[in-house]
Amino acid sequence: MSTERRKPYPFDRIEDKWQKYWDAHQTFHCPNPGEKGFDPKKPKYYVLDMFPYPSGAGLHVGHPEGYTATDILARFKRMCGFNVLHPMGWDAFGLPAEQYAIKTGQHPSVTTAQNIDNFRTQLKRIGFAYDWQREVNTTDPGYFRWTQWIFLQLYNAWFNPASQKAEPITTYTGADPDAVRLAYVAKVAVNWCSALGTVLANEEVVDGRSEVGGHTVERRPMRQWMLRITAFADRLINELDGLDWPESIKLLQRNWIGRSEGAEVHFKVEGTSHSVRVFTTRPDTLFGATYLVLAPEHQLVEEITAPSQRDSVQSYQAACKSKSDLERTDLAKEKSGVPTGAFALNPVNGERVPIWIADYVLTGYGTGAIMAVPAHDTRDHEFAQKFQLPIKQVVQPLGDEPWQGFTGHGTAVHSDFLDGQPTPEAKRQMTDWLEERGTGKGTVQYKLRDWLFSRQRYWGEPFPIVWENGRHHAIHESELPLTPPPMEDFKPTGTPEPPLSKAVEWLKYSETARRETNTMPQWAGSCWYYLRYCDPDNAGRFVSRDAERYWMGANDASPKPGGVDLYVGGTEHAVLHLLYARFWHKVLFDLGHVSTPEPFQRLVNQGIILGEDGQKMSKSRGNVVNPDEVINEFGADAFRCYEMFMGPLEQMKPWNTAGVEGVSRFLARVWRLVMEESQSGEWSRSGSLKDLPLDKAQLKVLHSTIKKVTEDIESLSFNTAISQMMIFVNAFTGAGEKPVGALRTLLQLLNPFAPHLTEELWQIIGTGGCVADQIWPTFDPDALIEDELELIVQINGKLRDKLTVKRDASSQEIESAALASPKAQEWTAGKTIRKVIVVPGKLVNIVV
RNA sequence: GCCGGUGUGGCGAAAUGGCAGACGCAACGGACUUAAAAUCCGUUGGAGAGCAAUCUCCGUGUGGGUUCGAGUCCCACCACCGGUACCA
Repeated sequence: MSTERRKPYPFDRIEDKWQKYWDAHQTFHCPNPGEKGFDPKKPKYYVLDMFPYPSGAGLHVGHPEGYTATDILARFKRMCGFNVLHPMGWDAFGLPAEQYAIKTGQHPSVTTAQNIDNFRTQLKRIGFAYDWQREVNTTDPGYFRWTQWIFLQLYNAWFNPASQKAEPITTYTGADPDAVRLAYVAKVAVNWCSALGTVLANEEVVDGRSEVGGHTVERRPMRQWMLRITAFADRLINELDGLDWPESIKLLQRNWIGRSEGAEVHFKVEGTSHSVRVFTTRPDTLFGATYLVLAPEHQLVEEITAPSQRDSVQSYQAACKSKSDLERTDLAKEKSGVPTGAFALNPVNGERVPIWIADYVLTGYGTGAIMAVPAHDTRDHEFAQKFQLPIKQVVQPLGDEPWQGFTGHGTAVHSDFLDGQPTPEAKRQMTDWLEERGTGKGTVQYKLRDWLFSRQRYWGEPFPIVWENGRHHAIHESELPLTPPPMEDFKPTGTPEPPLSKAVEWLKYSETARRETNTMPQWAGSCWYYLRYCDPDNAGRFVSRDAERYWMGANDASPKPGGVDLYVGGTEHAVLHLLYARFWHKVLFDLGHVSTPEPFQRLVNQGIILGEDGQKMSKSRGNVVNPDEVINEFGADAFRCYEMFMGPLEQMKPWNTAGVEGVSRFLARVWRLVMEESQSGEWSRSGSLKDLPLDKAQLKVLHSTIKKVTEDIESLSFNTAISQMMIFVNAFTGAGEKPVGALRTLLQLLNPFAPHLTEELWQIIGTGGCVADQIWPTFDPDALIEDELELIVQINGKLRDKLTVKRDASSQEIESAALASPKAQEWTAGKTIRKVIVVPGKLVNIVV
């Protein structure tokens, strides 16, 4: 005997049935231009999900939130007559698979394949209308050969500052092309994680620990592959303007790139031929510079340190070096530093200022040296107070704030030729003054660093690079894909030597050349997958020109950059993935390989789903909701609808199982509008369905539902679209005889949300074919107009009465009717009516 | 610290400057049933008045402002969440 509770409608049977049907008929396959079945008359719509990393844990309820939103839009656009590209794939290279492999001894390709199968099965159970013929997998040699090919494009290109574009390296006329390539090798201080046996990008380090696993990370100089993303910093900022992205995400990217305008100022070191270059955003405060600070790692420290200070400088340097990044941030509050004993000369007034070293100056930003203006910089102020360095006012605040520690804009004072100038003007004048004398110049600095692109891992794309006589060169395109060697032992070596260095045979490219042993980071494959979906099986090009132009092109004659029409995913990719992908896309665009300057026209972030306790879902809290269990109990349609009904897509919101039940009840009511159950529990077409004309009230409900659902899907307000359909169902549930025509329309409107249920019911009461293939209904504005309107009557803005008037009543008629209403009489008795405001169709406000 | 977001019933939430709380959950009452589940029909922001239908007052984080009218616009503040952090 089954303890399973009775299902409100037989979703288990029908969902499986329609999933098989869609698979067998390839209902959602959309051919490319030129292919059989392609309809060139239709406009295109490219709706994209952030593809998942197929982890061993399987899908969680966060994934299907965004996926359901895009699925509804894809199905809707399809019914509206678009050619819809709606694909799914796997971002399958990466650290977790490799670590799992090391733990279990199973090859990562095996576990990856298993995880992908599991994810695919789970996604299919939710009934997504993906074109599965376009599935991509970043670990497939047919895919990553093109990831490697794109790397070669980067390697063989440089950024021409004159054209502000990437160009083939052959247009570079300088002596050393290796110095300007977009992919280059550099010895840089990197985040080395010995526990993971790899270096990490800055973005992968959180609070001095690895984002994956939380292991400690130390800075080490190592030879690494870098991508010159900084060359594109300005374009990556400026070209955000044309994108339909949330402003908050644009801001996040702008802040990450961190552009600041300022000036470089040269300070001569007294008694030497050296000079210290500093970067400042406030050249107007140069007269207030009372000391200089170099980063402890600064190259000049060694040469300028006075003999008397040598010991203290060296021990301070050593102390800094041993501090991990974690400690450095922890100790951020307390300033520390030591004087070098050297002095510099302020170029603007010849004043002698001491040179210090301190770890609050970072080696990686600007010039690694600053001029300290303690009066008008919080950090310098703190430092100067601690070490009793002079504090000299040079800016007068406009208000009555104290000048000490004032960092805002004001008027220059005690600054000779700048006196009386407002800050922006003073900046300009000082920069000009410096440039005229050759002791400085206006410059721009960015927080963005070049992208550290190599990893010491096995489970990633090998570089298409070989080393010969200490120099690197690219292998030929025809040698791609370069597959990783089959290895039994792919454990980290425990040293910075990558695991591939153990593949002796594979390493040997020729008698004199050895292969590069680093691999690419996980970001590589996800930087261009949206392009591969356009033409996933192309063996001759990463994407055909025609397919790229069609799917990625701008819609009609709009001035927008074009690209993917809608991209939905989590905020966690706001900077990294979205910045990297834009960078690659711009390189491909400059080199003529793609037709648009930006990859993603419209971006929407789904909010995260919290556990039932309102806390972030996590295994340790035990509040994780498993989609499979929800689907087993309530069905995929209820799961989809609930995820959309919870609240606005972009908002963070807690899961509530009782809410799923409510949505499930709604779907069951739809089912019972069409079906009735016999004594023996068999479902059949309801006898109360009739071919009836609708009465006025029903017409109004029907057409306002069409209107609202259509508009709400366009604006991604799925929660209110579902509410409206509930109102429809509530209105028709009471009817004794049910008009079948109106129910057909409901099935069409509901289809993108609950595709299985609606297909099944369409088979019973529809007009043939699939609902998914029907044309989206349009509403009749006349059906929404009532003969009589109910207006509200306000006295001084407070609701006092209601009034029913003819639709075409004039303002005068409405006004006199309102004044005559008993309530208005009562409230205005004995008072002078000062004003009457009539808003036609809405209200009358009487002011007394 | 800085940047961003959010504050509305018991809960998830709705509301082009115009009836605050649609829709759903939960709760309560009723119908059906031997009973329960399911289903269907109702009630449900708070306080007060009335036998009653109904009426009055209060109410969208706090305090001001604009307006005939503010959850919505403006100013100041508070709380929570997220991001970021010595970026000169």
